Order: sequence, then C-alpha cells, then structure tokens
Amino acid sequence: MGTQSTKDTIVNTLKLKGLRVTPQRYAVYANLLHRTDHPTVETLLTDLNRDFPVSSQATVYSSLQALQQVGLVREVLLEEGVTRYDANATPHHHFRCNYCGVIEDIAWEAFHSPDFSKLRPGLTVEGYEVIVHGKCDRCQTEAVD
Amino acid sequence: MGTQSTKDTIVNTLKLKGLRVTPQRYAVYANLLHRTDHPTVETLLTDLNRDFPVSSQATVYSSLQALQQVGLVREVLLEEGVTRYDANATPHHHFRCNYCGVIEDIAWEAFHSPDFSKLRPGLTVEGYEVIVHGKCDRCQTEAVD
DNA sequence: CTATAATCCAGAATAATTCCAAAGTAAGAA
DNA sequence: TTCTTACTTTGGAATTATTCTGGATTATAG
Repeated sequence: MGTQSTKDTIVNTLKLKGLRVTPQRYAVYANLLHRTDHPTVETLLTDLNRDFPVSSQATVYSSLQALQQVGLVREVLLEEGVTRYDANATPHHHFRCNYCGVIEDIAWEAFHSPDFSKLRPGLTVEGYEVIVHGKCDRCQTEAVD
Repeated sequence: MGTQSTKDTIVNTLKLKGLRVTPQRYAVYANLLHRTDHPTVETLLTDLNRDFPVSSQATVYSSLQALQQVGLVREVLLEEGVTRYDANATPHHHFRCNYCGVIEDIAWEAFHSPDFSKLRPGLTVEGYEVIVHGKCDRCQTEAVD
C-alpha cells in the first residue's frame, strides 16, 4: 500500500469518469489542478508547452471539452470575451478585482443560501452562484493612476 | 404641456448622457428598452432591420459601446461565447434556464444582501450579482426529449 | 445656412474557437 | 506480448464574433 501518488490519483480520477488517459489530457487536468488562478486557453497552452511540446491548441480545447462533460472542469465567465477554466469541481463563488482583473475563489460556505421564495412561481432553482466585484489587496495599496 | 412621449424620453436620456442622438443609436437603445430578454448583437441587428435597413452591424457594436460607457446599457455574460445586452440600468440578478437558455431578470430586492464579513480580509466589495440556474415554466411542462 | 467634429457604413482585419481528415495510440482481448 | 479498434491528436483550414479603416454623411453650434 503506501501513499498514492498525485499522479495515480489524477489517472484514477480520469479513468473513473470513463476518460481515456492521454498525455495531453492528463497534462491539461494536472495543470489546472495545481493552479489557483483560472487560466485562459492561451495561458494554459503556453504553460504546458514551456519546456517542450506537450499539446496542440486544438487538443487543449478538446481536452477541456471532455473534462467539462464529465464535470471535472468548468468554465468561468466573468469578463467580456475571456473564457477561463477551473478544475475546482466543488461549488464556489467568485471574486473579481475591478482594477487588475484577478480572479479568486470564494468558499461556498462564505455566504448563506439566498431565500428563493421571492422568485416568481414557475421557476425551479437548480443552482446558483454569487459573483462579487471589488478591489483586491494589491490594488488597495498601490497608487492608482 | 401634456404627457412626454416615450420618444422624447429616450432622446432626453441620451442627450443628458452627452450622446449625440443618431437614428441608429436611438433605434438600438429604444429596441433594448422595450425588450425583456437580453438579445445578442445578432438578434438585435435582425430585429432592427426587419422591415427596412436601419443600421449596419459595425454601428450596432459602436452604439452599444457608447451606451455602455455612459451606463445606459450593460453586458450580460451567462453563456460561453454569447454576449448579451441589457438596457436595465438598475442593479438586478439573473435567472438562466438550463434547458432552453432563456434569460430572465430577478429583482434586486428578491434577495437580501449576502454577509460579506466572511470574505478574507483585504478584499473590498464594490458590487455583486447572483446568478440562478434552473428550469423555467415552459421547460417544466414540456416533455423533455 | 455653414462649418466641423462626431458618426456612419461596407468591407477588411483580427482573434477565439471549431472543424477536418489523416496519422497515432490507449486499453481491452486473444 | 501482440492485435485490434475506437477514441485521440494534430496542423491547418474554416467559422464566428468583434474591431478596425478610410471615406462619406450628418447633428449641432453659431
């Protein structure tokens, strides 16, 4: 027995979801998992291929699609024209700095659930998310031009 | 005197914001104002030019940009790759049907404000929005294929 | 009515994403 | 281990959404 390596964990997760484990798909998911930001495809691709070629652009898109379909990854839409990806499968909210654009997760437990009773009848709630806009630490202290 | 027409109201609103009142800009704003959905540029353009040519695509984009800059219109980002526009300037939340994709406004008063005290120190809140996902009336009753 | 700065337009340019068809490969079966 | 095959990857072309461009048009002040 002994400690299961991170690598094995990722491989098992992918297999459990019925995904074939290819080097490209593994790399995309592993990279997303140990990031705290929510990279765009471009950022992800650059990072993956920094040292040597790992994956083409088309494959990154297709890997992300596959990972999304099984619920391991989700899209984050907070800015016009920018699609970001997030491997945090547990529900959570988001904070976005209005000044530098940095994105940060907010723990699900940080907010109590809204009262949906005032929604008009006929709508069934299946999920929700709170998006908070504001100013992050770095932008607090820095002089703003 | 007598009742001010809707047309005058719109013209005055635009002028107050320092915008020149062009037929195209007027048409874009007036159209958005009496819609309850949040159209995409494509939908808006088709609607505007249904009976006769009113505006080119490029001008619709530029009108929307001008209207956004003065705060009369805002972008709504709820779906990947789809940018919608909303002339409801007062803050409000959104509902999106997971089945047919229809977007609906939720009154700001429907939810009481979240308690931001559990946010990590260093973040200053400037605004927030709740996005609710679920099933709308129409999709409730219809058989799902 | 005129001048002119703002605005408009059609079409070209750009950027993000998807499509495609050929070549490659993971993983179960023999 | 080797075979088999359905699933993947890939570079480049295609598609889609949005922005840019340069010349024509027009709202508005005087």
